[in-house]
Amino acid sequence: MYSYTEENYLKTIYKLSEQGNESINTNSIAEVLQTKAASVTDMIKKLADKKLLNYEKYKGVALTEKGRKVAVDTVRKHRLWECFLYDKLKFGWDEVHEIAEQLEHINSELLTDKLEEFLDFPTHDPHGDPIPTKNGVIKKSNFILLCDAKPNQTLVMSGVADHTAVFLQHLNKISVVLGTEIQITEKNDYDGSIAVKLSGNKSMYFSKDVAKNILVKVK
Amino acid sequence: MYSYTEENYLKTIYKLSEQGNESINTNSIAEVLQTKAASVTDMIKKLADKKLLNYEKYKGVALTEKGRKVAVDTVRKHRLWECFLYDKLKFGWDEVHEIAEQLEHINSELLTDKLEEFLDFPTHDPHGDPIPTKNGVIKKSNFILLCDAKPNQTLVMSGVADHTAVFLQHLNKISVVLGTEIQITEKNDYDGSIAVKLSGNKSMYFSKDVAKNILVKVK
DNA sequence: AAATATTTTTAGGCTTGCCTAAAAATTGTA
DNA sequence: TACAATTTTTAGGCAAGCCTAAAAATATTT
Ligand SMILES: [Mn+2]
Ligand SMILES: [Mn+2]
Ligand SMILES: [Mn+2]
Ligand SMILES: [Mn+2]
Repeated sequence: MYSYTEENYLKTIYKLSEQGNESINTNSIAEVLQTKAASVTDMIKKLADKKLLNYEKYKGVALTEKGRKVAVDTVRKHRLWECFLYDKLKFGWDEVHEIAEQLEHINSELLTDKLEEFLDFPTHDPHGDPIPTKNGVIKKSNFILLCDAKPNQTLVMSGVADHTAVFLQHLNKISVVLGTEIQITEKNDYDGSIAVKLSGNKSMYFSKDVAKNILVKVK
Repeated sequence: MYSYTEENYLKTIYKLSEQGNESINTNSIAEVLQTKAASVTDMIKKLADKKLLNYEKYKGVALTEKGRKVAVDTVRKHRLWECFLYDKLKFGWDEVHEIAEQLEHINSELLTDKLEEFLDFPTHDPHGDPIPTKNGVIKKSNFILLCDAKPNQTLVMSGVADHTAVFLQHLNKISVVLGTEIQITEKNDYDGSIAVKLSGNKSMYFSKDVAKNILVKVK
């Protein structure tokens, strides 16, 4: 139906919209897609012709409902495939994204549905991101950053704000596993570092750089 | 590494070579790929430049070892994905090919290897076709056509010569399942039809059109 | 408000993979 | 062997997606 490239543009615009920005400008799309502004203008015109987004010269773009559907469906496929790679094929959470970038463009509604069933209808991908439903509903998580959480509450490590492989590999190194329950025991204003305790009297320390990229849920 | 289109050309040339033809001519490639001879000539030149095949004007083409590797690896991925779709996602054997045509172009050696392991190292796909090994070895099956088999031997239905969905759906309708053991009880020269018996005194009849497209192994 | 800097669009061009129409080579036939 | 039919290649062109360089519009300073 839509090309690999078109889906990537729509997904990028969708993600930029989710990050608060009302109208998306040419340069930010170019930056994410590692391409040039002139190329973005070309593609924007084509997507506008196909009613996938609204475009007014020099004013940026916004997805139409039709465009949002395509984008969310691509995100849905991406995250389901990440679950498959992680849960079934035992890839590390730092390895799944690149392969899912390819798999998300496989075009078969039946495949997506059967994959979802095979995976037992997962609600979140290996990075804690929510999986949109078949009808495009995406439950927004009430996660907060670990660096913003209060002491003396039971927190569940539930996601990451930084999806880069280097960050995820660092989390592997310091043995961070999503789903782990923690309580903040100490917050250091000086360097922003945080000490937490886990079940079984174990403790961990997070630098500010790490704490600001871990998402937790208050239990 | 190689484009979707390049892989499809190489796979097509490989399959035509397997069907006995020593040197592959332009028109037969065009027919399989549903494209025009002029387009094939264009692509052939590019593939020859990349040393994936040997080409002499007006003399047809033959894959180089390098080209054969790419083709066989694509076939390997195709058949592994068919196993996944059939065994794990419970697709019918008439549904898997189209989706595997897309999945075979996913580019990740690690993915292919992990998929193979997840599937428990299958040797044959749902249609009875052998799965090439990682190093490109493909065991050629000693299957014969049911219409050529002799009576009073135990035969195992092991594959199909016709891969079209209509044929496979017809086999579903008459309850043909690969792996079933049969013995020919009657061969009718008049219309080429064949009667067989199964375990438990059940019997089946195959028209010539069906019998000439079922592959059996002599037990 | 004018000048300057930044962003966006336009113009023109490239590659890949496809097409049609015409030319060239090969194959089949009289 | 000469003519006809078929196959293959060449020539020229198109759409998708990308590029650089230049022009136009918008935003920011002074
Ligand atoms: Mn991802
Ligand atoms: Mn993810
Ligand atoms: Mn197939
Ligand atoms: Mn098959």
